[in-house]
Amino acid sequence: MDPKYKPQQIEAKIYKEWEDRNLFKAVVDKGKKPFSIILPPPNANASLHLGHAMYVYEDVMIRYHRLIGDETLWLPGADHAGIETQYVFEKFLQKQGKSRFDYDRETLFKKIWDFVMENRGTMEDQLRRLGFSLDWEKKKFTLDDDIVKVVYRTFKKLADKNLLYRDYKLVNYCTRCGTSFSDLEVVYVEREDPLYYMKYGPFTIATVRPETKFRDTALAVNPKDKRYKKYIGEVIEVQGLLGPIRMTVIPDPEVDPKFGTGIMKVTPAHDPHDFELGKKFDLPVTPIITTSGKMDFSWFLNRKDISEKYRQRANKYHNQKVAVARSMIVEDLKTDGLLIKVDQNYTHRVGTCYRDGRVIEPLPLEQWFIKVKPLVDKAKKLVVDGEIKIYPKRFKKRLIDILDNFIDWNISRQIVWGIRIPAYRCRSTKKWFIETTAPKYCAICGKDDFIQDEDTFDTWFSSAQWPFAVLATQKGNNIKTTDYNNELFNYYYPTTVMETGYDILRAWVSRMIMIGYFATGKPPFKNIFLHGLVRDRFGQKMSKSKGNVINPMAIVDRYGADVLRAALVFGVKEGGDLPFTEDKLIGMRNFCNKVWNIGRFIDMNRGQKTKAKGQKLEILKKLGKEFKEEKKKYLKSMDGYKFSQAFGLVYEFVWHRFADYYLEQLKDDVINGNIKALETLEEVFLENLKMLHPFVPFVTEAIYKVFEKDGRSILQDRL
RNA sequence: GGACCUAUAGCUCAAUGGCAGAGCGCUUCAUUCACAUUGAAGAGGUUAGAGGUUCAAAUCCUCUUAGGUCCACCA
Repeated sequence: MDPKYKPQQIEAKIYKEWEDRNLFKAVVDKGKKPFSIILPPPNANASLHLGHAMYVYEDVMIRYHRLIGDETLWLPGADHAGIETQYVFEKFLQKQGKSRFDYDRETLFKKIWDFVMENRGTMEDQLRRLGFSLDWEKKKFTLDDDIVKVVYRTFKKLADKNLLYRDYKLVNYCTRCGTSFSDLEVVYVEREDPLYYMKYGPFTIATVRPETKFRDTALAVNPKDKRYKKYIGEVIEVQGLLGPIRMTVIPDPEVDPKFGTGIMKVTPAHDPHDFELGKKFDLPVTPIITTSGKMDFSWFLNRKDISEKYRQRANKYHNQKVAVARSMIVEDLKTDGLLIKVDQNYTHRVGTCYRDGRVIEPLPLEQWFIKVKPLVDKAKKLVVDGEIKIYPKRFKKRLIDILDNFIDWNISRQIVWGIRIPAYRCRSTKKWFIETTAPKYCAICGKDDFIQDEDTFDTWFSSAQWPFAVLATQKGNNIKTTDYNNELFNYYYPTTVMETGYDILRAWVSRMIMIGYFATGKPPFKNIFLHGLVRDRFGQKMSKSKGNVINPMAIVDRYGADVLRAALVFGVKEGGDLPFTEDKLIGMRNFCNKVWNIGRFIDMNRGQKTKAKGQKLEILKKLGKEFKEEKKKYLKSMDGYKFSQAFGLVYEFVWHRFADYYLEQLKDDVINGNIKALETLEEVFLENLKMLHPFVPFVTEAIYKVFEKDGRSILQDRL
């Protein structure tokens, strides 16, 4: 053995051996307890970031359960990551001077598919380099045909159970991305915008969006506001830039009398609150902004009774981008004497696209929505009753809170890269029908005159089905059955643990519970284990814009996977964020080297067969006793999901008790050929190697190989 | 506005009612012995502050201060 542990020379080789010998392969063994984890599928198209290395906690669990004799399954996969990937691809197109509009739907999809397939291997190789004991034979992709079938079935089932509806509602629309988003994907940012006070008939109103005023359909006041009470129910005529408009004054307790002038203009087509108000008072929804983010005055220009002045104005605004039109309109308001004052320092929060930071435009669109109430109720019951347990416990409250506040889920996305929604519209009746396989005839009228919805599913809609979908679609499984009844599925589902970052509790975990239970009648997992976020050494979140991102592969190159893994576990509180420092890496490197050298010392002295002298039986007994206690504590910590504690325990024992004390005490004896002492040390050491194995698999396997002459892997041994 | 988290050694963090600890850094010493990516010894703490419960509190409760996160949402 080398005096130094050199991970670069052995890691790849060891991983290949594990794979070649099928040591990660999961089977159905009724004599054993199943233990299963589905890997949260990384984006197929992107490299891993440091956060992905946190999946080490899953590997720790899987390897530990294998060591204590369970039958384990860790199933890998890849996510098509809808808008994320399409966005990256569009940037790639941009570099070639092209855009998504240069291709038809099929070509664009095919191009993104090829792009993704080219990059997909990178992510998978990186998972291997981290030493993850994934069952690669079973890997799945969210766009695999059979996964798509499962997703279609769930969609149909939602429709059959009346949990799906199509509605004309305000959605969060990004005019650059060209798609709507669910409300979870809107990022609110604080901004300073001018607040315009404009004359509105007998009133003055304050607004940041003067450009939508043309399609206001009412004015709202607080019913308790004495100033305006008398106007409620009256129809007011307002002189606008395009002539007079008539609108009713309606009561709305949400209006803050202290804001602006206490009067709010109501634009149902472009404001979520106004939209709801509009519903209540039966106001028309009259859009003036298109999905490409431009003003649309065609409703006005089509009129015949308008004066030339107004026509010119409308023509000027028509087809302009919102921001451009706004300044034109403000100018014209000044000209007409309708602008009273401007508050330049008004701060408010604006919804932006989480993807590219553009302002989200609330637009009325027809979309598919899931009625979440019944799903949420079931999910909540599973969590409250403890059928699904959460570690750390404090997230239970958070999850229940999330479930309590879910609103109906918009699952339609107007992008190409995704699973196309299997909904079809009859051309003659305009009615919709849903089929899980491409229909030949219209389910409404029986003719073949129908068209498929152009939209694709929200990525999270397919991700929400991941745990049962990947098990239902394994080779040899018949997914046509309606109850997902097959051997592998029955054995491993519900999966044992869902391990992921707490930051996607809402977007993913809660939805998996809702949809998983709905589709299978069982929770998708029995336990949730949440890890924290990796931060930089100043405690800052890592992000590309801050330039503080760390490439996990660079760490693996320099220190080896074990060191990276250990650094992400050692001294970390469960579910807590952790700063990532070079010091920690050095400490873990030193530890790996220490373990290596303990092995080296024992190995060097194994050949000696001289007879025992100077036996220190009491010390050996003490060592045995201390080890027994250590192991007991270790097992307890591991079973209680206290992985960091367990690792720390072994770290302390191996280095500061075993090496610093026992080995030092027995060193002379061992060198002089005390076989009994050597044997005891070897025995305790090998047990500790196994206990360390889940955390630092490579170095422990490398040492184990030196001692296991028949070529068994440490993975084949039991704790 | 609602909820949650954090505050412990110089720095980064553990410690789940029972002797306040680790890593890195610092001081002194030892040794080239499996490991200098080493070993031994040591300095460094009123556990943010105040009050309470308890035989016993970093830990449980209340309040205060400071920092952070998530959600709701501002026409």
